[in-house]
Amino acid sequence: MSARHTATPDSAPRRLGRPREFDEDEVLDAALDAFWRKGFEATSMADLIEATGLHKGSLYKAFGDKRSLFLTTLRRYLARGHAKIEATLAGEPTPEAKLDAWMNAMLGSCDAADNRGCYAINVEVELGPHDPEIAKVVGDHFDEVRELVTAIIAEGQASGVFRADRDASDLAEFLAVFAIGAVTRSKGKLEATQARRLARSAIDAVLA
Amino acid sequence: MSARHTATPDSAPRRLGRPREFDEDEVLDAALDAFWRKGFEATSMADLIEATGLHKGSLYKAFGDKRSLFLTTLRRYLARGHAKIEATLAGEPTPEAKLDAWMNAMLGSCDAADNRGCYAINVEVELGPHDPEIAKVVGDHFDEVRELVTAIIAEGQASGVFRADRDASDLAEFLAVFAIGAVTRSKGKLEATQARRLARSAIDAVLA
DNA sequence: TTGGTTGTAGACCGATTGGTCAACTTTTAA
DNA sequence: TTAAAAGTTGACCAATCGGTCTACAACCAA
Repeated sequence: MSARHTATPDSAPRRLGRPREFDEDEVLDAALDAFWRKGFEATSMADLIEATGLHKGSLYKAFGDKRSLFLTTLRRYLARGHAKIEATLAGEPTPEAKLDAWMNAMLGSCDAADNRGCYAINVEVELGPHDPEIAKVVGDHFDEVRELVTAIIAEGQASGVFRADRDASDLAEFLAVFAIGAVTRSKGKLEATQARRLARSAIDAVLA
Repeated sequence: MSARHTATPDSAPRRLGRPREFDEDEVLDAALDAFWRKGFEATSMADLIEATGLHKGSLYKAFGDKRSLFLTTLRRYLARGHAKIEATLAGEPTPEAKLDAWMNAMLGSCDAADNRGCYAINVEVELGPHDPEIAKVVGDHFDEVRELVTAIIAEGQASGVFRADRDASDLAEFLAVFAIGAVTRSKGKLEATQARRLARSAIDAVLA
């Protein structure tokens, strides 16, 4: 409607009031890290305050209550995972290479030194059955990933490098199930090197 | 040392003092059910009191603190699982049939109407990375199961029905990883029927 | 009958939980 | 210069947490 009074471009979107003294990205990463290591229930607000360095009031004003902060970290993790997968796939030329690269990226969660596994899986296991909203967030993410993999497999089926006697979506789900199992098992005794060795068998089962 | 004064045989091991008014098996099953549904942290003593019908004093006197009761339910679940596997395998004649039966038994956790999954996996995911004692209990169980499966596969390799170009222990771990992934995924959208269909692909990958 | 032992019942405890709030500070807009 | 807006700080809150303890009841052996 009315014109701006100043000639200042939108490049500096200074907000009203006192500016924040913290970096939102750093704080969210710290909170994500805390939730990832200990889970939702076992992470107290005191833990989050210590992890982020913020005071209680600032945390609540900026991110709402514990569950809201948790959901923010969850969406953040899933968005990063999605971006990482897209970037990984974009760098590979063939369906076989894409599949290998995707599986290798999935198994990256097996490398964590503290056995923290995959945040999304941890959340699904802890909260999925009780919390429909969280279950939907994680479930939709898994659906997206599986569709990406399904497309890769369908492409490979068309070119004859992947077996065509089974649905592409079933083969994608098969590989996803394997990856989820490997990451879950890596929270215990499964070593990343063995996980990657077993992954070869899983992918071999998809080849024509 | 000293001889018994009464001629009563050991058949009736009446204990000293006031007898318990509850059935220990029922109470442990109720506690197991509560922990299984909600996880360790999210299950409060109030939940356990409601689930078992016992009063606080009785619960603590009979089973110790929350963690101790939890460990008792965990060992109970694992012992039952082990017994179920042994019984399942005993009824099958060939290595192929044993493997099918084992996998089918594993995927029984996918059938739970409330998506509660497998107690052992849930516990490993929630507590494994932080609690060495619990991690060992669950880890040892997985080791035992994997050894059973390894023996089956080695037998099948010897008779030529399973592929021999990979270690039996790797093939066993491969199948275990798949089963764990399927059960984990069943806490979300994976249906039991699809899980069993995918399991065919997993077992096919082991056949010669 | 009495003393020892175990189980039941529930009041009670300090600590911790997630969450709110008021006083104060720092910024921008008028 | 002043008012509104947003952020910071930490005291404060009721509720819940896991756990203890005392009074009492029910059983056995002596």
